[in-house]
Amino acid sequence: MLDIKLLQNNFEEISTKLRKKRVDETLLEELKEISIELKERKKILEELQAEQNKKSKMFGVYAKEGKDINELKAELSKNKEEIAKANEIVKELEDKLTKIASTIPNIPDESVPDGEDEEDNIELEKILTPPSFDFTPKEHWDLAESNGWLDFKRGVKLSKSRFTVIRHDGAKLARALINYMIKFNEDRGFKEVMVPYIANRETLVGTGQLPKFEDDLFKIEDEDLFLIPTAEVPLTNLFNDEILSQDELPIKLTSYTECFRKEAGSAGRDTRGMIRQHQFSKVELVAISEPKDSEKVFNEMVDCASDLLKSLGLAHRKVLLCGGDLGFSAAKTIDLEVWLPGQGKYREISSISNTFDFQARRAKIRYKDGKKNRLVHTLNGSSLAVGRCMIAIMENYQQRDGSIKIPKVLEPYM
RNA sequence: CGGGAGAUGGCAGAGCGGUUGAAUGCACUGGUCUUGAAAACCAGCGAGGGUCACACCUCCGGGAGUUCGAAUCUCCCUCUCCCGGCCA
Repeated sequence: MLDIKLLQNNFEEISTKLRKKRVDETLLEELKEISIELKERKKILEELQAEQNKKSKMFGVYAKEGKDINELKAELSKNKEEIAKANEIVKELEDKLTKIASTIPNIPDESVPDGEDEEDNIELEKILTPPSFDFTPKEHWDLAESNGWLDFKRGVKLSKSRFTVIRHDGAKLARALINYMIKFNEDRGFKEVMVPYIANRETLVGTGQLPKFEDDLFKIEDEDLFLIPTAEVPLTNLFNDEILSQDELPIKLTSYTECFRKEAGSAGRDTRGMIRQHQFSKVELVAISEPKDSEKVFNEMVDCASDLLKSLGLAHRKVLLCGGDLGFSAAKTIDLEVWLPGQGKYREISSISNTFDFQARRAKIRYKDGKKNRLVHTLNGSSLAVGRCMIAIMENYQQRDGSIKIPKVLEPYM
């Protein structure tokens, strides 16, 4: 959630920054006006309430002294009606305010470059050189089928398109990757957690998926529950409405979950193979930190994911997302894109974001700073998406005969 | 899914419809005492909004209602616990 006070006081600055995210400026203008009116109306209401409270207390005194209370009663009846009226106005304004405010994305950090879409993202660094082949490398769907690792047809039969069955050594590799990643993350101070895959509305609002992006989520029929689109949702909301003590920060967590996304709006993209699925495995990193440390923790997370790829021998690059490509909750995001020889392209395999206090404000996650309660910063990032990592291994470790070598570090986990 | 009990501050646990945002205990923080610690004693100690700071407003699971006044009364919802059914 946007800091409304910040918007009131620094309107020009905030709206300029939000232009990077293509936020309708009239909406911001409206938000500001509502918030100012709300403040005034609230003051009126509170004054009426104060009077009501004060005079109501007199009843006890009057009763003791045996005084007549009828006049007082009539006065308060009237006041009560005014309170009801004032209250209605305030509630209406509050509703409007939260409705608008909850759909406004986070403000991009200063370091975020201007830009429309992924074309304008900035490559920060290349790690490892892509392997060369003395034959034409295949795409992962060919390799997966010839090795019997993936069964696309039967996945569709069981559910629908964008669902896949993973088999044999493919399934083993997936499990190995999960265990390897978690171990890797634990060695860097991230504690493992297992969480529910189904979350309620409040939880999804806390991290920003709701109310705006309900169409992207699988909803449980007749329940106000949703399948999680990422472990970020339950992990961050572990601390929903909590006040953490300073010395337990930063909290660093890692978790393997399945993720579920409707992929509404991506019709026709990556329909072949396993790049874009409705269900996929992912090992996630989440951190809760003091504001002053979040940049440092952010870099740790980027390094953690990048070093993990490096340890698997996978060439990749770090990309700083431009304003137009930033997600709703993110103030700053670095993507890791892995080299896929079959496609001859770098493709996203990890995305690490710092949301600053945006999610913390929504989810009411605070910490005690001396006597004051302050909002924490929340960060999240894929350790790696398991499916895409498998694709990368298939394509990068393919042999002339179509077989696939397993990276050395994974052998103990197979 | 059926039957019963309950939901109050970090925890435990009081609370007659009237100056109760809430007794008490524990925990915690500061102080006195002590060589130091413990004990004892004194003081402070929920959250959100508001204010330069006060004042003031809201919050006793959530929502609606009765009342001049609700933690206390009524209705609905949610959750928790116990018993039974089902089950990894």
